[in-house]
Amino acid sequence: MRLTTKGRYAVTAMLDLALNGTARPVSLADISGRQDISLSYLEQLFAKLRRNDLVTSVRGPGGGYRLSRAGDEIFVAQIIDAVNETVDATGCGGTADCQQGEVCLTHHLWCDLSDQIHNFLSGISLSDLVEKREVQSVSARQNARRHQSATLALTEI
Amino acid sequence: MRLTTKGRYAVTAMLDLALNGTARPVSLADISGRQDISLSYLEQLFAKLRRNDLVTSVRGPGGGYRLSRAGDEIFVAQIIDAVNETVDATGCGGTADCQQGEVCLTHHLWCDLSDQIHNFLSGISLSDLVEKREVQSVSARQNARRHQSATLALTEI
DNA sequence: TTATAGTTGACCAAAATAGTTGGTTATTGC
DNA sequence: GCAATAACCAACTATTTTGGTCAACTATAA
Repeated sequence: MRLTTKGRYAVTAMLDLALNGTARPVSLADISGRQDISLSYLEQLFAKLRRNDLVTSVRGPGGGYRLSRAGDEIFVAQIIDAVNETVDATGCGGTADCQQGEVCLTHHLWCDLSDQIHNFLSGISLSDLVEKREVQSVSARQNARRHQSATLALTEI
Repeated sequence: MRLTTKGRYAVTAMLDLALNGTARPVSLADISGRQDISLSYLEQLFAKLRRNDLVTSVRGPGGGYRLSRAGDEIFVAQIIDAVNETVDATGCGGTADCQQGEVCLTHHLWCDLSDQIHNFLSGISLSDLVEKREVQSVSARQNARRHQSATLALTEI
């Protein structure tokens, strides 16, 4: 699980699709204009998104991309995994070249954490993010409950 | 909030410290040997960790690094922020060059998500990860409760 | 049949990541 | 005091990723 600007671009573009793609397909040129991402870079990203069945394409005039399914069935983790594509064995893939006890130990702990982040993002859909638009200015309560809820999630998962 | 191998190295090294640094300071050479991270790269990472008051150093023979405070007071988000160091305005820093409504919209949604990930990792301490070692093979229940708890965390925060 | 828009692949520059080399300084034990 | 240890520091190199360009396609609607 990696989290870079590449993934951010992909999520942003998919959010744009979710917001603007209800009636007709959205062209990459439109997304490029609205989100200020270069057209050719979007092409690369959408090739991967399409290979991962997150979007469908329509060629020709009036064509573009649509979400392959409803926004509440597309999760942030799927988008990020699609464009990163290195399913990445985090060094040694569990089976591989772990030397001795101590190595595998911290290594295993990191995998745990990585899984938790992945699970967290697997629970956030495009629809969740779009709906969040309506909820405004709750940042004060955010800080107050931050530590409590995060710890809760850790032990609950 | 970025999540790359650099941050993983830092968290792994700090976990190593938490596990092995109870009695005496731990040298970077030891960590390098156990975790298979190059010594000079560790030096760069620990320079940043020290500048951010996450570790203290002891020079000379028998020297090395210690956690600057108890493991339950050091959080994963702090470690990752320390080594990434680009506090990064995620394109436009809220104030900056957002053009029109639509741009700021998805941009804002991404910032929300980024904050949530940060909050999530701000709630996980080194101690949490070390203690997790004792909890084994709960992966079956994990999958069953995944979506439920992640959604909970999203709305609760 | 022409303009639109996706599809593919080769290529490139800049940045970040990862590691190297070669020192210096502080501290400990002999 | 003197060696050994290990943090500290800076410059330099190699590799990978990021972000982008270009050119040549193919499908399709008007």
